[in-house]
Amino acid sequence: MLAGLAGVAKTLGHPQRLEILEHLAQGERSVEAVAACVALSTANASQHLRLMRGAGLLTSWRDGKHILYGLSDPAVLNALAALSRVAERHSAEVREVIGSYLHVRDALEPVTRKELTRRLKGDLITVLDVRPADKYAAGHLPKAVNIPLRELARRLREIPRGGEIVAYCRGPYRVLAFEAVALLRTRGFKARRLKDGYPEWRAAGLPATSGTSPPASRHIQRAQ
Amino acid sequence: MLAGLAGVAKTLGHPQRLEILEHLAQGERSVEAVAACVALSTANASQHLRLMRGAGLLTSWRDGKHILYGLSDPAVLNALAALSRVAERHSAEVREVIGSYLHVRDALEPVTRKELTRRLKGDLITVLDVRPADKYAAGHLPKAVNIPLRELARRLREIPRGGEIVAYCRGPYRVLAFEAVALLRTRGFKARRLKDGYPEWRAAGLPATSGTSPPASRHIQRAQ
DNA sequence: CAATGATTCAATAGAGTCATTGAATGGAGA
DNA sequence: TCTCCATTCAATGACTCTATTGAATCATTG
Repeated sequence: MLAGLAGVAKTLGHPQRLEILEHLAQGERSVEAVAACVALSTANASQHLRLMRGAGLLTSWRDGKHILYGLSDPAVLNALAALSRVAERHSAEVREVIGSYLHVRDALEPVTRKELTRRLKGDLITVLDVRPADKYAAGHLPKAVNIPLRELARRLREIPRGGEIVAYCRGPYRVLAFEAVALLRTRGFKARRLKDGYPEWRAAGLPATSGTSPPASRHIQRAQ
Repeated sequence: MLAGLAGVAKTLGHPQRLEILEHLAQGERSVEAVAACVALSTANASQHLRLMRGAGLLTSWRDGKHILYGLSDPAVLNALAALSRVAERHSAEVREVIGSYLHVRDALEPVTRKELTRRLKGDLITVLDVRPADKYAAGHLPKAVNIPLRELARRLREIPRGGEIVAYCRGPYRVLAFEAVALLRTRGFKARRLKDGYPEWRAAGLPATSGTSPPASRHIQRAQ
């Protein structure tokens, strides 16, 4: 039952076979032609082709002194498309995570001070301070909860799902908030970072609070 | 590029991983729960789960002291469905071919002695004796050509295309003639089997010949 | 802060897969 | 009927994947 399905999948699990399939999707080819297309030895191409024929992906027939292979069914292309959609989305996530660490960090659309101020009044939003506890105690955004970045992974349950999270750290080009957002997103949270850090917030004359974070805080501070 | 796609496919190429996916499609589970569902050791289940998470099929998060795994994306189910459609259609074909070998053999419409006698007088027909050469020498149907089953595949060229072929062997429920007919049909011949075997033919008092087969016979004996 | 226990890591043996080589097959064309 | 050659087969070594074991990790829980 599942073995047959796994067999088909396993047959697709080889880059060169996929390449062959792409070529055959454009029309039937002889073994030799396929081998030339994908730069394989004839014997090797023959083996791949026969394997795929055995899995029901291809059919073959003779034409003169050549044996032509072709897709056995349009459903094969559907399966390929479905797989590539999964792979694509996954690799997009990978790119996003990797990128958020290295390259495209600003593509994560930071939240501006102004926007945060506005949303703090109405929306369901969690403000996350990822600085060390002492910095937090010295002063932080109103209603912010403090979870230093190093502890974030193990304290995710303290963060409410469903709402959006805005993370901030020391300044506009610091990495802590980036890392936090990347981590939270991989865990399924809706997270963004504050465009600037705490110093900028203070410099803008916006309200701030001081004091320690609620101990072993299971009580999330949440706007509204 | 294709490597990522192949990676996803390869990850799906294991029956137990597919089984795990089916379970997770019904809801998130902890590693232990998955292991119990599919009868695996915890460590082994953990490895499979992590592999699939790495391929982008699953996501995981902590809940209390358990780590829950779940499908990362509905597209995963689409891909599974597409694959199973391919596998299903293929297995249907396989069933049909296998069936002609094993189950539905009598659907191959055997030729009766009477019918063969009649057609030997007029039709373009080839009588094929697939018994070993010594049996053939001891006595065979008139105008029959002897090609033992084991040699049939490599001696197909000796059989004329265009006409119908009637194969027989030792008795009504012997497999040699079945196999011969199945083989000939896959190669594009019109082939049927004699309902009974040679003994029954003799017992019915019908004509028979004896002597060895024409050596390296390229001369096909053919009625009419 | 220590104990607990779920999960993961590490290492291993065994099985399976891949690509290459050289030889065999068997159908087509003359 | 004979020859040619596209394709397949067979066998090998390198490599990867799988399952098992036991130990390590790490977050929760009290």
